[in-house]
Amino acid sequence: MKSVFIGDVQSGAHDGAEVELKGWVKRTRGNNNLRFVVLRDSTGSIQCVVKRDTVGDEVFALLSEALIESSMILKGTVKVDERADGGHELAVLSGNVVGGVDPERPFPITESAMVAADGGETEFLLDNRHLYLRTSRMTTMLQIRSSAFGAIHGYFRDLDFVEYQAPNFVAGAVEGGSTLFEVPYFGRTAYLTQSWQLYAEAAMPALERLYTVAPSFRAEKSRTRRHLTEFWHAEMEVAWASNDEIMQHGEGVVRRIAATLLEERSDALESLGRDLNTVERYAESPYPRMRYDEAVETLQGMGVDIEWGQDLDYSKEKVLTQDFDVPHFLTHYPKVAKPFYHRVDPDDDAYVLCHDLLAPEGYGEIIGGGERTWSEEEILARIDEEGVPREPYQFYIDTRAYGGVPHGGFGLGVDRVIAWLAGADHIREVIPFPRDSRRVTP
RNA sequence: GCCGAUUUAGCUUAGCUGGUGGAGCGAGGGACUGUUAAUCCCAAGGUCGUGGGUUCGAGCCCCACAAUCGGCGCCA
Repeated sequence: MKSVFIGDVQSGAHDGAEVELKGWVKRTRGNNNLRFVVLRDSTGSIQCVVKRDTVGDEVFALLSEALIESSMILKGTVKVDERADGGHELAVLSGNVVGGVDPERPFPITESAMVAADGGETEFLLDNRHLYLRTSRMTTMLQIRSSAFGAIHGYFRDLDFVEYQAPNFVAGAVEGGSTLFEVPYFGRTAYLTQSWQLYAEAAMPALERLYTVAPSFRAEKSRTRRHLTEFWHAEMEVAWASNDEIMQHGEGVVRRIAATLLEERSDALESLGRDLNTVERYAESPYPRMRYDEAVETLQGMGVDIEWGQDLDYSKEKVLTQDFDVPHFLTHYPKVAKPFYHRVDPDDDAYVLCHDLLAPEGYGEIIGGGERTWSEEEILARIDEEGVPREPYQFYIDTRAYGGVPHGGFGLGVDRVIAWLAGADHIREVIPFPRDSRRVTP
């Protein structure tokens, strides 16, 4: 007999049929002659009814004694029954336990632990992440995550971008040097990459339109709901592109992710308590653009203490975005607030041609991007101006010596986007094994 | 790096002015033929984060340390 998925049984595909289910015990209840085994697999869960009279004493005892998360194979008849959660149940004819659970070491994640975490996380659940993954909340998050990754690849591949991989061991920083992870490297020091960008720029003259989805590493001791030390970074780079064109792609890919989640995971979003109308707004509305100067004026008008030239930290972003109901781009930051690779605005050299995309609901910055400093002369001047050493960037400077062209790109924090669209309380909730400054286990 | 908080059974927690630490869930034993976090009965489970101090007496007061959580800076 071919085994079937529980999700298909619950959707009515096997009503009245005799089927085999393979899964794990979610919960059991019942009495000495009748047991209800709630079995789950990757597609859902179903109540399985085990009657002593039907299966015999031996099988009844075996199935009754199986603890939560025991794996088993059950054969039986699919019945439509109002009393069962999901509307279907399996009248068990026979079954066996594949992998049991020792009563001395029962599955540690109990209902009380889940309730106490209130949909979020506790230290206990983080310590037992390897087991927490199989609860419905985490499974749901991982399915949403998969769809988000698929949407990113889909967006870029539909537009004939080439997926391109950069090294993870690097010699220099992209962002501030203080956030680099040092790695011993055969007697030298290497670093874990903070961004694919510099290596993407090297391939830009070859591929013109390229993207990646890869981990980036930042040794930030940040203790916030928006930060991980290892996060998934979707980055893209386009030859001949302007800041505005790059923003169109940023808006395009974020809206594509939101639309894909609505299409593929609307039940999952709802089960997490996410309002689908909100996600729909993110999928369908255009994302307004606002210059840095305008943002500063707005904030000053609200009585926020900020001077021109200051970067917008999270406390300021939060005030600025509190009335936004869709993501907004912030463009044209002062040169003094941004690193050397941002291209100076030819119309006003106090600014750079860059953008940040700020998500609403307090989820912060989800994209940072813009045009790159592309002439050799300018990049050398900007590197020296900021007191950055030239040596680690020699390959980067070199790319500009042979037919440099205007170009740009962005980096998108995939985990942040997922946390935002799923309405998660913390970025940790949307990645299977979160890494932050205090946790590298399990 | 800075600020704030927490730490009591496997998990989640209560614990009064300092006077013999209670419960729910889980796990164990038992009852029950339609349960929905099933229910009912029984029994077990604690060096109260670690180390010091005050006191006749500390889960509670004081000091140090540790782990964890939340927020900020920084960023995606």
